[in-house]
Amino acid sequence: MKNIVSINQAWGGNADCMHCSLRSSALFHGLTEDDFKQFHKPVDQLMLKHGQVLYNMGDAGGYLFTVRSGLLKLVQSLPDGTQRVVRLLHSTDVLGLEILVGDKYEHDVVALRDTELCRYPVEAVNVLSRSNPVLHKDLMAQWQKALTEADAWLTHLSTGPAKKRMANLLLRLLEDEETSQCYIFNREDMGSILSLTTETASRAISEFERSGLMKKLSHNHYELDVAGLKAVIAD
Amino acid sequence: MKNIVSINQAWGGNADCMHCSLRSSALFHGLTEDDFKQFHKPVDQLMLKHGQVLYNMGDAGGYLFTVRSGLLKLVQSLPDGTQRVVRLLHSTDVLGLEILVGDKYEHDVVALRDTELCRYPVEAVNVLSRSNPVLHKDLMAQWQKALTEADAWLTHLSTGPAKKRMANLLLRLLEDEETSQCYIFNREDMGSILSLTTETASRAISEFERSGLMKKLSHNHYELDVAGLKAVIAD
DNA sequence: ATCCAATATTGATATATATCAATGATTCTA
DNA sequence: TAGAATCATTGATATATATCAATATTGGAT
Repeated sequence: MKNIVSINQAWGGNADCMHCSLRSSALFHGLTEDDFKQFHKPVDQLMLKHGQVLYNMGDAGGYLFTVRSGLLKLVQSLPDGTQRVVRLLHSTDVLGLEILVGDKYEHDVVALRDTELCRYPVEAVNVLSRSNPVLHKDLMAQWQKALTEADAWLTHLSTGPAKKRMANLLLRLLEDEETSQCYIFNREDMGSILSLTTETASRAISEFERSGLMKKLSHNHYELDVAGLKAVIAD
Repeated sequence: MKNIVSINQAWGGNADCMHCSLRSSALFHGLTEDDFKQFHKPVDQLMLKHGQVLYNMGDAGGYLFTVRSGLLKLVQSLPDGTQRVVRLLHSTDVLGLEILVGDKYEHDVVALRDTELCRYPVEAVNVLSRSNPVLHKDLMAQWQKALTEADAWLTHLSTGPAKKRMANLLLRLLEDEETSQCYIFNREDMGSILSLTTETASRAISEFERSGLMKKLSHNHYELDVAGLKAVIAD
């Protein structure tokens, strides 16, 4: 179960699931060595560079993925060509679940940063999910996580004035509670997440900077005034 | 497996799952008579009147539900007290899935019309989902359905100008393709679905009526100009 | 049938965001 | 390192929606 895979300019590494550093939090932590032997296709590890596409909506796909590191956006396109980011995925998130019950991916997936993924053949996951109760429950938990996240986007990121939405987004992007630091991305993507124009997203961030609610550390890297941003939301 | 249940003023009827009229499209169509015998608590049938609450966010719950008839709204409350409708559920939809992986319901659920439901003890569903591959797959399909729906709300009902959103909502409320008829509900709820004020929702509907895109048949019952509404969306 | 309470509609105005346009900053490339 | 291209910021204005307020309509109760 080792392989090297290339997607466009992406390169892949070896996937040794039993000794995966993410295993305790990953989708397959409930599988035994025997279970892994049931994978008749290899589990591959992929790397995407910032901006690269993993798959497009409507693609027929035979794989599920978990994010090892980095950040991806799930995008849905509207008939008029505008795009809406419906979810962000980061370490330990699973994507492509829809392929367990259908045959096509439902989003465009694009890397917002350099991103590492593991890729699993869907047939193996389907078989194992029937025999392994832990995986079965983990899959349900992943589905529920995605659903909870989608609901949160509706209530927190798509409702209310621009600055509240932006404050909610920034707090979600916090890397860890300790440092109050976060990495953001370009204004167009932030607007597409919040259903705002690029300019309105830019103005919100500029005003936060001017009022000291966020301090620039380096490109796209900021320190947040967490309490202050929470006050913006509560106001 | 028969019981009569009362929720507030709701009354319940008998649940005979093997001979359920919805069985072919319901969650449990893959279960055998033996499977049903594993339900150690009864499957109950509930009726909610318009406006009644099924459960609240944070309630500890031991049940999953399927909608037999009627319409329910799933509501999330924001810290500031405003409410957002995140999904509508109608015949054959399943709710309370989150209870399979957690112990609390994640929404308020309120009947928008008189509604009939079946109620299933979660332990039985959990046990059967491990032994019955059809149910196992159906659960995943229901989860994916909810997720697809949540994504569609983000892209079609929370993005773009008020009239486009309203047109999208109306077309979703079409009862069947033939008649072009739909039942709508009060402007506050429609606004809460679309993240608009009551007044803006009202204005959109008034303008659709004036321009002949919808014709009132009776209270909350309209005939839609489907092509015209699609043109509003495409425009 | 009549009245009442709730809901819907409509108008006037304020406010927020989109749009259009110009400038400034940053990253990438040669 | 300079120049080009991309991206971010800012300003001016237009537009859409929210807000506040008044009136009309409706469904339900008596």
